[in-house]
Order: sequence, then C-alpha cells, then structure tokens
Amino acid sequence: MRNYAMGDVVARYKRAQGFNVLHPMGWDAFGMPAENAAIENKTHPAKWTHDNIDAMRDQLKAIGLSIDRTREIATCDPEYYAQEQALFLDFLEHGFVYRKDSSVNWDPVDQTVLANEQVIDGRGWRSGALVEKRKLSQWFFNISEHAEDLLSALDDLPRWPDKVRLMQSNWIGRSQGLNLTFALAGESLGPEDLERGLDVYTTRPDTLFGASFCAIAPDHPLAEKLARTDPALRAFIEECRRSSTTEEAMETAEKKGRLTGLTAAHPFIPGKSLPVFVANFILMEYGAGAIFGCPGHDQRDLDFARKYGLEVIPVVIPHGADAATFTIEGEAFTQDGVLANSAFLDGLDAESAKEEAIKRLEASGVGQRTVHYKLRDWGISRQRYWGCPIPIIHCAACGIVPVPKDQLPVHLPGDVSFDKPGNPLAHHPTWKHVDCPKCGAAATRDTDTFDTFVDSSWYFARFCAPRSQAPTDRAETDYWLPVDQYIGGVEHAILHLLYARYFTRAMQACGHVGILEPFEGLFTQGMVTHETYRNPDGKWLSPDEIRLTGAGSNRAAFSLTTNQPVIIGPTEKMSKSKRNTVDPEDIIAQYGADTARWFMLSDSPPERDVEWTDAGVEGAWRFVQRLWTLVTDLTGIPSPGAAMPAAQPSEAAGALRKTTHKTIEATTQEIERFHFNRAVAHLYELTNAIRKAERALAQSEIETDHWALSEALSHLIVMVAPMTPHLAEECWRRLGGQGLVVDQPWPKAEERLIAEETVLIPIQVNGKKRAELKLAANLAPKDVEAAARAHPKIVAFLEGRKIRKVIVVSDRIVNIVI
RNA sequence: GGCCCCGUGGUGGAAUUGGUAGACACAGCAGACUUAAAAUCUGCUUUCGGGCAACUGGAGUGCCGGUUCGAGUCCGGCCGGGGCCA
Repeated sequence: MRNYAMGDVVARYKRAQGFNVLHPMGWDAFGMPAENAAIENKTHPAKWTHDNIDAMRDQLKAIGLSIDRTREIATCDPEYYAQEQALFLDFLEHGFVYRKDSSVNWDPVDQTVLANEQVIDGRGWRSGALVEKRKLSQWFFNISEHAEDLLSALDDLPRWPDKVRLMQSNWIGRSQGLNLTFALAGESLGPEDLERGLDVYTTRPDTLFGASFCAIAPDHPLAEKLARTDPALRAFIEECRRSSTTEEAMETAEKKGRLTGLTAAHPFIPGKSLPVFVANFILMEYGAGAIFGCPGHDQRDLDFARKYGLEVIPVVIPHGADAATFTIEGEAFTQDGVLANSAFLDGLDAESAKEEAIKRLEASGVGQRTVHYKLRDWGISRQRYWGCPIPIIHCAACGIVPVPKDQLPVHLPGDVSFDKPGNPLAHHPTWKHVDCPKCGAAATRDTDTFDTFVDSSWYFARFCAPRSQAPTDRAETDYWLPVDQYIGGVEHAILHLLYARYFTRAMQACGHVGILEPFEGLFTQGMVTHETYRNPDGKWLSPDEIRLTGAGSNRAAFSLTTNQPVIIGPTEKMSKSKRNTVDPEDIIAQYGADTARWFMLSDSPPERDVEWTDAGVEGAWRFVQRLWTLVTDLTGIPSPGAAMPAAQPSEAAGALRKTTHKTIEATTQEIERFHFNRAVAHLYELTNAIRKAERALAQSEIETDHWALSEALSHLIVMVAPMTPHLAEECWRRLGGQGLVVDQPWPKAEERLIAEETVLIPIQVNGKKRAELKLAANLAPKDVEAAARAHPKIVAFLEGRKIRKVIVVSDRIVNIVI
C-alpha cells in the first residue's frame, strides 16, 4: 500500500509538472499461493485469484490512485499469456531458450517439485517426506551468456540505488581464475578417463603449492563412474544426494569425503601427487565441479584436511611474518599476504603470484585463464498447474515442436482436479493429447508451466499497448519505454530486476522493443514489518485476532476468540503466509483515504523499513482537519491565481510570501528525491505559518496582505494535492479556484523570494558557540569578521586573550581560535 | 565467515552533505474555551547545574581513539541491529 501511495504521489506530481504520465496497474496473478489455496480450500485457483484481485482492486480504488484502468492487465488472462507464449517462441527461434536435464527437489508424496525454500531440513514443507534430487528435462533461458553485459551495463544505470547495483553485481559474481587440468593416476578408472585428467576451477592459483588434495562433487561424472564399481562410494553419494544442497547448509554441515583411489599429479612439484576425494561440500554447479584443496587458506578445505589428516602448508603468510615459524592452527589464513613455501612464487604478493602461476600453467598447456560467473541459467519449467502453459509439443518422431503461432494461446484448462498428488496438467484426461503440428501423429503437450518470474519480466512493455495483438506495439513502446521511474521493494533487487533486464535484451533482439534497459530510474522502498503471532500449536494469527496486554517484559498476547495465550514472534516483513499484515482499510474506513495517504507518507523515510504502527494517524487526521478549517475560515480572500495587487504588503505578509516560496522550493526538491516525509514536514510548516499569519493579516487593510494569504493557501493546496487529492479538490473549490486541482501546474518558487537577505550567523570560540549575529547575506568575510569581533559577548569573552586565527565561512559560521 | 547498510530525545525521525544537533510529527504535561467531556487553540517538553525571570554555564548523536579551526557527518577499532552472499 505504502509503495502505491508513493507511486501515486510521483505520478500526480509529474503530471502537474506537465509530463504525460503513464501510471498503470497489473496483477501478477499466477503462482503457487493460488494453487496452495486451491488444495487447502477446495476452490479453483482461478476463482481464488479473481476474488483476490477484486478485493485488492477495491482497496486500491479506496485510496484514490490515479491509475489508468484501461491498461489493467492480469498475467493469468489468456490475452496476456498468449503473447507471453509468442515471446517464448520468438526467444526459442533466436537462440535464447534451450532444454537440458536439471536436478530438482522432488517430493515423492506430493509428487511435485519444490522450490528450495519449501525444503525444510531435507523434507517437504507440506508432506514432511524426505526430498529427493531428481533429474528432469527442463527449459532454460541462457541468461548466463549475457552475464558480462548485464554486469557492465549496471554502470549505465545512474538512477539505480548503489545497493541494488552492488547486489546484482555480487549475484552475477564475476571472478577471474584458472581452469587447470590435473593428470590422474589410479586403478579404478579406465585409461581413456585417466587420459582426460581432472579439470578444476580455482580463483586462487597462487596457493597451488599449498594443495594437499583434490575433491570432486558427488554428482560429478567421474564420481558416478567410480560408484559403479565401488558400493561404499555409491552409498556415500546417495547420502549426499539426500542432504540439503543449499549453500548455507553446505557451509555448516560437517565436511565429509571418501577416497576414490585416484591421485592427481601436482603441476608444479614433480613426483608429488594428491589424493582425490568425493566430498559433500563441492557443488557440480560451481566451476568444474572439482577443486584442489588448499587447507591453509580456505576454511572448508582446512576443516576437511583436519578430519582426514591431510597436510596443511601455509603458502601465504602475513606481511612481516616468518615463513619458518608461521603455522596454521584452527583458522585458515585468507587475508592478503606474501607467498612462502612456494618455490618461484616466494616473496610475491598474492596478486602477482596468481599472474605468475597462470602464466606458467598456460605456457605448459595444462591451465587456462578463465572468467567465471556465479550466475546460472534461468530454469523456467515448473511442474505446476497455475501458470502459463509452455507452448511446446513433444512428438515421438519430430522431437520438440513449437506450437504454431496461429494456434496460440495454449489455454490453461479450467476443468482440473487437485485431489490427486502431482501436476493436474499432467493427469488431465485430454488436455495434453494433441496431434503433432509437423507430422500429424499423436503427440503430447509440455505439461509444465512458466516460472512466474517470466510473467513479470515483460509486463512493463505490455502496459504500453495492453490490448495489442502482438506482444508489443513498437510505436507505443518506443514512445513510452524505458520506464522513467520504477518503484518496488528491495526484495526484488536481484531476481525480478535481473530477469527483466535480460528479457528486455531478448525482446530487443527479436524486435519487440528498441531498448536494452527496461528501468531508467529505480527506487526501492523499505519493507513494512510487523510483529508475528502464533498459537501454541504453530498456527499464525493476524494482529486483529489478538489482544495485547502489558508493556516491556510483561507484554503478552491473547487470542480474541479463545482467550488463550499467544506467542509473540519476531518482527518480520508483512506477508500473507505469516498473517502479520495490517491493511490500511481500517484507517481508510475511520479517517478517509487522504488521512491514510498522508499518514503513510509522513514520518518515515521511504527507503527504510518501517514497523507498522498506527500511532500518528491522529496527527495526520488533525492535519486534514486543520487544512480544511483554514480554508473555510479564510473567507473573503482573493481567488487562486488572482493578480497581485500593487500595494506593498505588510512585513508579516512579506514574511509569509517568503515562507510560501521557500516551501515550494523545498517541497519540490524533496519530492524529486523521494523524500516524502521531508516534503510533508515542509508542508506542515507552511500550514502552521499560514495559521499564524492569518490572525495578523485577516484584519489587515492592505489588499496585498489578503492576496498573500491566498497565494500561500492556493500553493499549499496544489502541493498537498498529490498526497491528499480529494481534500485538495474540495479546498480548491472552496477557495474559488478555476477547474480542478489535478489540472493545476506545479508552482514555481520566485528566486527573489527564496534568497535570504539576512542570515543568522553563530560565532564560535574554539568550536563552541558563544554568540549569534544577524547580518546581511553575502557580506564580505572581512566585514563578517569585524562584526563578530565587535559583538559585546565576544569582546567580553576574548578579554585579555590573543586571537590566533579566525575562520569565516560565508553566510554560515565564524570560528575564533584563541 | 565475507560484503553492504544502520545506530540521534519517551517515540517516528530532521540536520543545507564537514558549519547553531533535535526541524516536523507522535506521545506526555500545563493552560484557554466549555457546566463537563470530546474537539479545537496556546505554551512547555535532550539532560544536569545556577537564577523569580528574560537568561546562564556544563554534558550530549552506541562505545574507544584519530583527522580538523570545527565531526551526528570523514578515518581506524569495538559493541549492537538488519540485509545480501557464502
């Protein structure tokens, strides 16, 4: 809600600035929540989704967003996903999509694929069954091929927060390292495998002299080959397969390995060979799925080496340390240092040692400098019902056949059942059975659906021409795109924003848009958080189902229905699953939309996380009231836009005019910078100033004084309009303004009035304030200094002391050093 | 473990980016209006000391140190909270 209020302020403000603003709204409507709800409540996902959309739309309407409703889209609408399927076919044709086997988390009871976060302690979150790794043939987008471009183009996004660019850059994870092939020896493999050697990737070729073992991933092809003849190894691999493979789990889990009977020859030390292990902390997906272990300088390698009694040779030592006495104990040395125990690398710093090692290995033909990215290709197949069907047909004779474009969309069937485990699309009686478009033989549809991130990766382009018969309308996208200002939560900093950037490139390649970067300006607002509550049985409770008592350590919560104690959990991001959401509906019902909007925008900086509390709504409410009474009290002043009378305004009126124009200036700048809380504070100040001035000026004989009140008030109304639009319209009308406030141009501050003619300058002695001086602005420093020295308090203070130095900062401060 | 962000009154937060710390708001207290309450309006509200008072002196932005004429702001270290990544 808060982010919509912010977006609406920007939309209305920019409109007042004279821009043609496209401010649309759409529904990211596919996805698991709908499917889960369907299974739990026996409602159809489509119904559940549309009910939700309707409820949400009502809420958004209630707070008065200036949204172009003719452009509304929902990703579950065939009109939308038909074009998404068309895009997919284009991407396929242009080489952005491919198919490969990939392992997934498989829940054998629910017969479904689980996302990583649905696997808890190795078990399915719903069924509690032990999760298996399964290989499935799935569709992928080749995002990793664009890693370099996606990374370097971040530099061209100056209006993105540094934080987000940094997160994306870390996610892409460019590293420079070395691909190195170890010569293998051993009984357990055939000659052709030994011949091929073992490829490893490392970012630390400088530590090669400290290598004491090699390790390969449990699902490394060599490991699988070896397991065929080694039952113990096979059992170990099985065990690894069952344990969680999240990076975090791999870090904390005990490092385990099994010898393979193979040895790898050290590339620099003739005659030295390293044992080769299969180890549970090596990931096939990272690098070559194999490493050389250097226990001295990698904590995981060290843990492993200690467990299996491998040697630990320090080869990088701290600057100034003695190579003869320096040893590694419980912790690996990972900082910068100097090479030691490393023959020709001794004495070099790590960076030069890397270079030297790479150079030598490249020269001898066993190594190659490589750039590696952590970013992996984007798997988009989901074995789920509530998503966009993948427009592909599998034919026994022709293989993979795209659905011809004139047969799009591939509709998602409505008559599905959720009583059976597994994907309803797969066990639908008729849906998947079709004739092959190529040969006419019986064939089957791909029963997977797209990852919902696909839906959200291009909707900004669709908004430009939401009813177009093609994915986009080039004339429209060329006019509107890129998006000038995108407002979203930080939680989207990586995936959604990166996928959208990739998608834009792919769409550009297929001619659907003319841009490479979708979002020129990005603002990430903070999350709204709230305490969580749950019953002793673990069920989440929403804040309006509980009653709070006490304070501090005596705080306790009780259920409203059962009066049983409720566990107060940590404060977390509001989410439907934890039920800790608070809708502003109550506030809207009680105080109205404008109060709710004003309240959400005041007080807290938008980019920061805020804990939800309604403390302060009263203040927002009072402001709304105060503004209205101000307008109704001030009768008989000129209408907005009336020409300024010739008479000189009184001093008070002159001061009010200054405040008015300073507020215009400040408010404008704050809104430009998304500092809505600061803009609100300035508008409060102007309101207070008008209230004060009103008492003095309402009775004034001078025409211009009345006019100054009108000027202040009408500008105030125009400036609050983006935040409290309804109130502003009423006030505007009451003031006798022409037309509607939404059509009023944003006020411009008069330079002459925002310039200070006098300034209050503090005078410090040795950095402590001792006096103040009111002086004309832009005075020459020497005059300021003279005035400061002449100030009676300063004269008294300096009595009998010697001035060593005087610092004068124009219009700012004087500091006398004694 | 690494990287990044944050830490300011009873509370949310300001501070012109190195120049008067605490704007604005909430809560609280006092007063005005009212038969009374609500609403509204007016004050006070970082803290300690001195004064009937306008005032005046000291301390103060998580802690310790540094740079500077001057530090909430910059640098180093620590403590606490959060995020991302391992």
